[in-house]
Amino acid sequence: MAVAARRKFRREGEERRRQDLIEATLDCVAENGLAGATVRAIALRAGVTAGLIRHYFPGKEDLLQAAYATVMGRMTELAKSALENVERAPRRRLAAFVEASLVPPVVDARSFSLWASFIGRAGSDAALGAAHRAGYLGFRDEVEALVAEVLAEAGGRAGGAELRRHAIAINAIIDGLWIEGCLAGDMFGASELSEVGVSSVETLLGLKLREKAA
Amino acid sequence: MAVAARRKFRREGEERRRQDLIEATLDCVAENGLAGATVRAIALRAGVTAGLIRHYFPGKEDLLQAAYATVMGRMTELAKSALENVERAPRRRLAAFVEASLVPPVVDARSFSLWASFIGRAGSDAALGAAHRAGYLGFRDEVEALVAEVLAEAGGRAGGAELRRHAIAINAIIDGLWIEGCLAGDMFGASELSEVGVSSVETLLGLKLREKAA
DNA sequence: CGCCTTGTTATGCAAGTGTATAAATACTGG
DNA sequence: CCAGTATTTATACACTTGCATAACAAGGCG
Repeated sequence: MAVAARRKFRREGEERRRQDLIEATLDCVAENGLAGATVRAIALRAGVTAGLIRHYFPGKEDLLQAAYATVMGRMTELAKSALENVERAPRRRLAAFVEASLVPPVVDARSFSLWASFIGRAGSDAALGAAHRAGYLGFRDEVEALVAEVLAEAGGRAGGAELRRHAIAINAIIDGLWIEGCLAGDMFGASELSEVGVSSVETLLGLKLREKAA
Repeated sequence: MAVAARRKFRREGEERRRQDLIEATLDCVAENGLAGATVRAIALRAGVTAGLIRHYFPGKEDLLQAAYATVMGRMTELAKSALENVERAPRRRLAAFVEASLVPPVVDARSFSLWASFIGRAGSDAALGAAHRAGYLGFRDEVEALVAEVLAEAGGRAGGAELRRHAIAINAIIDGLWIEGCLAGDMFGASELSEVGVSSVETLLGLKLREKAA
């Protein structure tokens, strides 16, 4: 006869709840774009009620921002983690970074959907714009550092201008291939994009990044 | 003492009104993302009242779709038009295409904002997805055709696989540089990106695309 | 001029939005 | 085992959204 039994719930740790909410937000955005990320949809997915969101975030905007930061951080982290389990020879490191950026899980339709959705509003929303810029420059700097190592090792007196040009081009080719893979992954072989990526970088630098097991 | 004078208006031609509404929609999307493209905001910008939209489009969704098609068409048209006013030497044509894709008005924050906003929903909206795919493949095929001409002229027995790899890489570098330019145009010199683009393509192909005025 | 078509405005509505607030319950320390 | 706290639910509210409909007037035709 309980007319409207109040919902049972568990108290989760603060960090856990925040993370769950962010994850739910990402799911919603990936599936239906930013328009699909309503507080109610997010809460439903996170298994809580809408009001709880405002208990952990000052407003929905802040949740979106945190979610975006998570996406960017996760992607660069993925690419960087490819560096840690590899020999410290600069060329190998660069090759590993490029390859890791061009195969799953970095190349992934969901990730792209998230990226595109957020970046679409990064132009008009100052907070999202700042989050984007930070993440983007992080990736860009990583590329530049790796290229610098390679050029230094190659001995050539690599002027700053030369380094800059190479970094811009290599960064561009990674981005471009990443987009191609995410948007039309079915048009490429499993390792085709990473192969094109690494060998293109080799050509651009005029160096071999991986020894041939000749 | 007219309590609430009814607004004066003019009857415009059907095609003119449709185009005005589409243009207003693009302005709204570019400025505030898809979220900013409400029927009222669009109507305000178009200088009409909201109800009129439904007189020309079955629903808001149809208006958005028409607007997206307009964007895609306009961009490919811009890139192709760079080919028509140039000599027919294949290398020059490829160079012109690459360069045109990497300077304004193709490189433009507004265009990028539109592209990103729409593509963010191209994943979940079937109609927008199809429209995008068509436009994207159109660009991609254009690149491949140009590269094919260049390779053919260079004489080398360019196998299909070789052509494919080159097209993928060159397309990627154009896309990547385009994004870099749109997102952070202020970080690059006026012609820096197009310079990097053309010379990178030259390196990738192992050919000079432009004669030096030595 | 006066009517008639239809492009256009004005108004209204139900659904959905983010947010504010109060009530309730799960856990913690005693 | 009991009180206190703060996480969580529930409800309400003001506002916006897309859409429907009715009133209106602009321009063409007799």
